[in-house]
Amino acid sequence: MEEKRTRFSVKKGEKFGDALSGHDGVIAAKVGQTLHDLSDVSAEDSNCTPILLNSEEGIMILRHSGAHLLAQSVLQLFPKALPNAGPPTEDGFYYDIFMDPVSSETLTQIEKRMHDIASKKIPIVKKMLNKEELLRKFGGNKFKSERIAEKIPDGGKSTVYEQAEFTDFCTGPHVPHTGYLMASKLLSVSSAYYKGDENLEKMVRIYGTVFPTRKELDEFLELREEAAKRDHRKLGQEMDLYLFNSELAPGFPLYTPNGTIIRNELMKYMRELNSSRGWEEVTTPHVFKDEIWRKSGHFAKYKPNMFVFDLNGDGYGIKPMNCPGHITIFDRKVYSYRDLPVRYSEFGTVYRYEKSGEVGGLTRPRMFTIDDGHAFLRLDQVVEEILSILEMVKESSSKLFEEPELAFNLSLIDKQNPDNFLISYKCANCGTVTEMRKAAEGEIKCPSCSSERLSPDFTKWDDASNSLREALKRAGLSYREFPGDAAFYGPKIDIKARDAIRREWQISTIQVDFFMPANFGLYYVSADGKKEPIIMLHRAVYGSFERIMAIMIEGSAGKLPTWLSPHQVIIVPVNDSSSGYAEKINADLLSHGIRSSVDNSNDTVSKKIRTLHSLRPSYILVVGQKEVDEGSVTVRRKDNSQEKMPFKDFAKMVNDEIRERRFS
RNA sequence: GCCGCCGUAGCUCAGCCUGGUAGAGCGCGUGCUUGGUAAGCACGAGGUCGCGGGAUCGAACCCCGUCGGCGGCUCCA
Repeated sequence: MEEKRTRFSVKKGEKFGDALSGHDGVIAAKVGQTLHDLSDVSAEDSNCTPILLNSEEGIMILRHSGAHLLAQSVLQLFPKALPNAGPPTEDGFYYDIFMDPVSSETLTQIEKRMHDIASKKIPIVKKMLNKEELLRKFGGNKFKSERIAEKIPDGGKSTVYEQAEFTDFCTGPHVPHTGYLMASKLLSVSSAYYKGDENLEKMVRIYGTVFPTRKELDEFLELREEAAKRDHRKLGQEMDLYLFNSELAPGFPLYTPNGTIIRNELMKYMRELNSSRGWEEVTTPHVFKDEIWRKSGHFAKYKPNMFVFDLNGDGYGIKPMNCPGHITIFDRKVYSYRDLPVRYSEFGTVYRYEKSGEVGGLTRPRMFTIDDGHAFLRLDQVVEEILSILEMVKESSSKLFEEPELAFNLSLIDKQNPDNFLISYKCANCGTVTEMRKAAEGEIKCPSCSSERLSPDFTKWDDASNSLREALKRAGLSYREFPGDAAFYGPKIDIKARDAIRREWQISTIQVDFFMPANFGLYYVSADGKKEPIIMLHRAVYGSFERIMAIMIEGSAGKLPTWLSPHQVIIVPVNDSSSGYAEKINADLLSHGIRSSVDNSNDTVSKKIRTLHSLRPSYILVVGQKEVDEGSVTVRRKDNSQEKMPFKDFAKMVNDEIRERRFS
């Protein structure tokens, strides 16, 4: 996928395709940052870069054309269908179409039609239409019409792309003809909401992909199958780590002894990290009375996701978050500015009633344990604390992931659409400052004079966002900003990791919160004896034990670092005459705290190795007469490489590896 | 909650279209085998086919409902 660096000159009035003729695999041209179809005529003399079919941008163009091909095929088979939009994605494309539900048989039919159209090598032609023409052309399709009305200014114009009878409103570019789309495949069908709004129309979303060649498509499909084998649900069963009982506890994981070993090792490590950075451990109840959830704002926003119950006339809620508990502990006494920061951590198990279609495996269970923490701070301590937490994230991920692939996102308020966020408003009439969330309040008025002349004050949001931004920069991390993704009470840093099939999951999070401390009236006493507001930081380093385990298991294909492995050593005696020696070295390893066992089953050596493989032990030691005589062991590693060494060397090696939490 | 696919032994799956009351491999048990690096041999046990209802002489199979799982959408740590 190497981009051709060479640039070519193109004359005014010349087609890019002509300027680049004779170069294989070119499907578009780029001038500056603008992509052009090969059929485009250059507006001036300039230099252009060829976009190769095999480049990242080339593939996106190919896939965008694939989406058009899909829509064309659907329309040929279902003339009443109304296509909405069909973008390329990371590994394919989809198209949202308003139509009757599509079965898997129909999907095959559509795919066949796509191949038919592709094999006809129909030219894809670009045309320029003004807004009136566009609206006339797509008048029968309310979704397209709405898009045109929104995107094109009055008197403006835009391009459409035609392939035979099919036309789509699109800025392109596209491949020159449908023959480029032979290696296409439809992958799945689902429903999606128009504009992502569950109150609007349901669209049929068809997913597919297309590659430059059949070979690449086959490789992609094979890779997907390989990834499915790394699914943590499958590996969790093979390795006997956890289970789900869908009848008795849907969405609730149950951990076996092996799975519990991993959790406990993760906890042990996090306790070390926590205490080295001043986090004290606390323990809070799983159940609180309704009053705390009203005060914290959870009932207002979160009640449908909570397990609640009544007992003897009192209402209770099982905790979906740990913050109210930590606040209750913090609030037990009065703090001087000298006492801060106060940092409370807890492996807090929370319960959230997720909707049926959202639950899945360890990545989205209804019960999970957060390595939670809440820091209670002065304003001037915020940046340092965020930095300290970012360092914890970096340190822990270096121990958990051999090749960390983490994305740091700065989730901010969207000042254009601030209704969903809690913000300060100042009354232009009487000067009162109040905090409100427009989406929850409806009409907003000044609480003291009822004036509607309220102007938003983003100072707190800006300060908090700048603190996060500064900490990210000082930590030397590259990150992306996402306006509108903030929590309703404040901006946050979200750290994401990918699972086996490259879905992103949020793991760590650092959130600045100035509203919840205010709800609970938290304050400290400053040097001049005044009450000052507490700033709170919510943080999770692993995120949840469930998700981090799923990500680690999928990322390593079950080959966990030795310190986390439930089976650090399994000893395989070749026959009964070496089993005494096997027991002896086993006892030695156990006495050093190494998780070791002897496979005494009545099987051949090769059978044992095959069977043990599914448990993903860190080391298998084969011992027979030779090893007994020498006091050695034959070490078989996770990568199946083998080496014979003196037992005491092996014991030291494993011991060091575990103690230093190394990968090998 | 919405759309598609799926639910048969501890696990992986066949049987369902074309109804006649269950089958394989692994695993498990017993015995033989003492085996040197990804399946040694034999025998055996194990299933109210997710659950409820309907049509049928008869349902794992057809129809309806329901619960659950998977992939997406929405939501979300």
